[in-house]
Amino acid sequence: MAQFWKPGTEKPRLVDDEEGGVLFFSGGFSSSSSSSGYGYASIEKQRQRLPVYKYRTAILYLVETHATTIIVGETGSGKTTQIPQFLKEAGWASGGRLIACTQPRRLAVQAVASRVAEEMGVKLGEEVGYTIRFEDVTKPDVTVLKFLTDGVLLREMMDDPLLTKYSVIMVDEAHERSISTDILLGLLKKVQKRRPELRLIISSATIEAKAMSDFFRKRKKRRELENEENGIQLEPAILSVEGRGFNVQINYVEEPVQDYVQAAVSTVLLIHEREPPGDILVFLTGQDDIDGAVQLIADEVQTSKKHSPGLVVLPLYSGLPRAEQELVFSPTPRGKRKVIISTNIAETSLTLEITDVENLVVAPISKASAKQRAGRAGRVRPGKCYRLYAEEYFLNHMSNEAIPEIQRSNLVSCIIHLKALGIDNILGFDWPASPSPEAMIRALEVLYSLGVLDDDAKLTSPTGFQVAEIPLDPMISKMIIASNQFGCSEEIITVAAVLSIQVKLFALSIWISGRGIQKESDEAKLRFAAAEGDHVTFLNVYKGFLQSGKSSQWCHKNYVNYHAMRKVLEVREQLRRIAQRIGIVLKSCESDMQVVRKAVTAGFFANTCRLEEYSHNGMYKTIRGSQEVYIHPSSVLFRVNPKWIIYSSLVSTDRQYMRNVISIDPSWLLEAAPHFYQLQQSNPLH
DNA sequence: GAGCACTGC
Repeated sequence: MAQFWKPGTEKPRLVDDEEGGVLFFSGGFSSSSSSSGYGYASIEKQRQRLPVYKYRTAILYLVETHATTIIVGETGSGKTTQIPQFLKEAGWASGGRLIACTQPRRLAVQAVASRVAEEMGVKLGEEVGYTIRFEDVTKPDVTVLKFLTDGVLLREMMDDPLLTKYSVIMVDEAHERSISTDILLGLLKKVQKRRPELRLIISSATIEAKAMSDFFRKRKKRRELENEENGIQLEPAILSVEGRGFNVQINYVEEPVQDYVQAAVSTVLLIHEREPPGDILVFLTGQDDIDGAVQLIADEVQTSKKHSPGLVVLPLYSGLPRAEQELVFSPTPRGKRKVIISTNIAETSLTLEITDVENLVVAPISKASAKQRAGRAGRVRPGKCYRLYAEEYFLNHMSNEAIPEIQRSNLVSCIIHLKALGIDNILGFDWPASPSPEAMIRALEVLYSLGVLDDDAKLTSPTGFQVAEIPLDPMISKMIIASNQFGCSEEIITVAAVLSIQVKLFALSIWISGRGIQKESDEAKLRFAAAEGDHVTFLNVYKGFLQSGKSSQWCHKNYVNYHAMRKVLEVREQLRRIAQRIGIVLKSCESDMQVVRKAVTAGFFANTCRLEEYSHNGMYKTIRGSQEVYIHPSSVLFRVNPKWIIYSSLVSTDRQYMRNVISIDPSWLLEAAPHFYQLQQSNPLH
């Protein structure tokens, strides 16, 4: 067996940080190599080669002696797969306790869990398991290492607010600052006060470590001081673990560039001319610029002989058909140089298996993001990065990190979540990054108008508790609950599933779109278009999909996104189960679309708009706030312009566009939300 | 007549 630090033995060598109290590990802590069992020798060898391995003793020491340990590590250090195993080996999973490791993404949860199961030589779902939405691969009383999304852990807190079965919770990728990670961190800090024996490990990129440490550093109250005497430090420890990335040489332009597309193209050609073989990855802002740059390079290659025939230029953005996206993964032909011109889809989502990527960055992103992009060039060997802005700009004008999601999003879902967990004082909640009080008050108002919160800002019964049970935007949840009284729950659950998969912009639209197939896809859409609006159109598509036997050919023929429809089926199935659990009777209204529209109104009444009289360009005004809005051209009601409509989301580009629009009768509003519309006397509902 | 990215419950 390998040797671990154990309480009571001599403590590892650690150095105090000059900033006071924060511990930094000094490095060089190679644990005395010891023989492991022959059976797992090769896996054990692989594990020992990971950079994190030599910090094993230090990590276990810090976790033993500190309530919170912050691990700073680059990708490739092995922290995600190894630390949970170290903890288990050191006994943190004994006596029926569990070790949890959270990830922001489902895919990562599955990948890490199966890797760890493999390393430990156990079957996935036994000792090592994972839980993500729709999938629980754990076994009670057997699973001791549990990987899960942070969203799932938040849901678990609704049943067990103190997370009593866990001895250690590792929050991985905390620097990504997703909403659920931020809520989780805020709640875990609270849990720690009630459960001093609980240990937290926060894994974060360098740039965020100090902020995390400040967040978890807390005032020492009397009871906490007693714990300190018991040997648990409340001051968070910080440990840096090096990664395995390669060096990336950074170049800046000397003067700001005028036309960055042109500058990117020139840089590509210059690299091609002067640099040794190696592929190039270019980041531009959007589809138009990318298509433009691809064209410019093609033109240049045609007119100037010196660049041909060496360049293979490939665009990459989400709107591109899947087959064309996949071209970027194909190996570069011998003697050629691949140039991928991409949106920031290539920043994190994809791992490009290409050799020696050169990389250029444009647009005012954060320093953290610039670093991430540069890192793409150093995955397999040293690389170079050309930034099309001056170093002075990088140093003095770019923000350190992107604004945390929680400070730029709608807080409605998040507040209801906290309410359901019994956090009454929302305004006083201790966030790693506080949203503005205005945003929180706005969200509280929406929840009040939905009848989810009462006059004392407490969850109403049953509506408030029912809405909290449904893992969707509260407006959608309210619509589902209302469908019960209208006898159209089957239809509304379908609508809810469609709305919830196409969160923002075009990501997972049920329609296939893109260049070149515009006309065909528009015509296909007309076959399903309903005069009532997009929601009813969705029902027509869903019906057709079911009648085809859920066929992918049918989807292909009708320009419907098969992948999105599978997702709709999955979400729909979960929603049906939840609906039944909270007492909603599953019932179809057959062809009565008026009740469907009434149910939509019950959830989305706050998004009502009226067509401006004498408007020639389809201008609407919102009833709440008189904001100028237009129907999005992707809607079936575009240019139809009914007088009264409700939208389910707003996209702002050059104008405010309403996506997913349905026509309504204004008299339904008083029925759906009398308290809301009684106050709107300046907007007569006729 | 419009689309930078898309996670999670």
